[in-house]
Amino acid sequence: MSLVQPRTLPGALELLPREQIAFQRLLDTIRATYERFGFLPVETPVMELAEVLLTKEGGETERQVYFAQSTGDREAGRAPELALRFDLTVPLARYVAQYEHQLAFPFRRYQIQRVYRGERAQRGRFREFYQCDIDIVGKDALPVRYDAELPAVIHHLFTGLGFAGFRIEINNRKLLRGFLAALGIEDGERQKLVLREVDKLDKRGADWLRETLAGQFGVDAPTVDRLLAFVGSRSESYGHAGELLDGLAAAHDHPLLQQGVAELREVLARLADFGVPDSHVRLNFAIARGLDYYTGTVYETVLTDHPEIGSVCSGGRYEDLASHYTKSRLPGVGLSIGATRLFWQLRELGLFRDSESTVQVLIALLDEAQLPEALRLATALREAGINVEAQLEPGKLKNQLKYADRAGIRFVAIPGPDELARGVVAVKDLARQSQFEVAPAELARALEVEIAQARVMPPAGGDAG
RNA sequence: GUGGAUGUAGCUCAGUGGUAGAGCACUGGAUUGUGGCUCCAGGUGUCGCGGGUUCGAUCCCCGUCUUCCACCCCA
Repeated sequence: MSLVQPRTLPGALELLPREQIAFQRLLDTIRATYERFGFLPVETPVMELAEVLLTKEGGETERQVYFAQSTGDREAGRAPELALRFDLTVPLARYVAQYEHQLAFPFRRYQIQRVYRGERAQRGRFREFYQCDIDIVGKDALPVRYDAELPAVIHHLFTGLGFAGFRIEINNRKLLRGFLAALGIEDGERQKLVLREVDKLDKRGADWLRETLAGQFGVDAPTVDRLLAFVGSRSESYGHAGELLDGLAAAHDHPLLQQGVAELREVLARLADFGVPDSHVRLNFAIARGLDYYTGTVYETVLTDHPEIGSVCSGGRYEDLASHYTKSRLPGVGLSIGATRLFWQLRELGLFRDSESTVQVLIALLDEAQLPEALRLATALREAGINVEAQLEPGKLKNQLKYADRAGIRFVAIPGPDELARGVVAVKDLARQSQFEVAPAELARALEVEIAQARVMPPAGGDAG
């Protein structure tokens, strides 16, 4: 019989246990931070009815959607009526519209789940990946100040994760569109196309953008110059950002641009109030983001020590989230971390090492005779809230230590015959290469102290995240 | 979906028209109860798959699949 090669589909990320633990820690931190800021948990099904998921956002999105159907439907030749979600925002829209009368507004929800995209897998680009979304959805209206809260959450989160250098970049699509209109590029479709290219500025450079705008779009040279000067500017501080916005407002009397300027001023002011230092924030007028539903503020976050990673989380403001599902007006602002990509890329850069095991103590077993005592010890430790793995088969101590070392288990309790004869148990700390002995009755207490210390003072190196 | 590359041991890769090698990893031992270091020993391959040229192909040619990169789009 020929064997089937065991493999996953391209674009799926599977981890070994110690990597999985590290990833889980990342998700735990994200979840805890979201809850700290008052967001409520929501989960939605992986599959949605296709007609719900594919409202009519249309073309590009639909090409990336996986469809699903029952065997019966497939055999009957019917079109699939189910589809896998490709983000968490569309399901949120459906959710909010569906439960509108049972939810309190502004509705603050977080959602950490996997999404699916049928695109060609590439480095750091997955077909199945985690998104960690936070959104605030208002009823009828949602003041711009909320647009400042989401970056504040990210600032708090990334600081907590120990990412030293990161920067939240902010822009506003009203400002962008107003500016283009002021330059004479007034057609909405044309604006979209121009912004799509502008968005690539940081990746491909000013010369490339100049050529594209002049060549492909036939924009005249003076206009290209003004456009490049604008989208190329970056703020260096809150004060400098204010000056840039003042200059724009004074130079262009377009209403949409004025509105964009006003919104950005408000967002920056509130960010300062949230305690986000301006070393971690800047205006970047080249950020345009997703073409369709963003209408105002847009964000991206980059790790400044590793700009090559690109954006690790992004989002923005949408004026009418659920218009396909309800006549109610539900404006919102949201932001999403691509946790799978973030983890994968940090790991590639060596910034994430394998975590210690979730197993805190391994109880070694040298001879069959000590099995009952080993199991009694394990039970006592578990009752004290310690994660314990007991060796159920006797073996060489060397191999058991090697096993603990590889598995990332820091402490090994050794109730050997010599120790038990003297009324003690040996405890070895593999990280510190030290060893001590305690009475069996004191083992749990002693390990609690050791584990607490290990938590405060991890072995040299520690985790980046 | 479009275009360009790639494929040799578990991993990273050398190599040659006469059917293959290194490092790492792995296993055992040095050490009869103490991991990471060191030393010694050991095994591993349909050279991606199918066809063609050739006395002979892992090497040359064609096809195919895979993975990677770029585009598109995005976390």
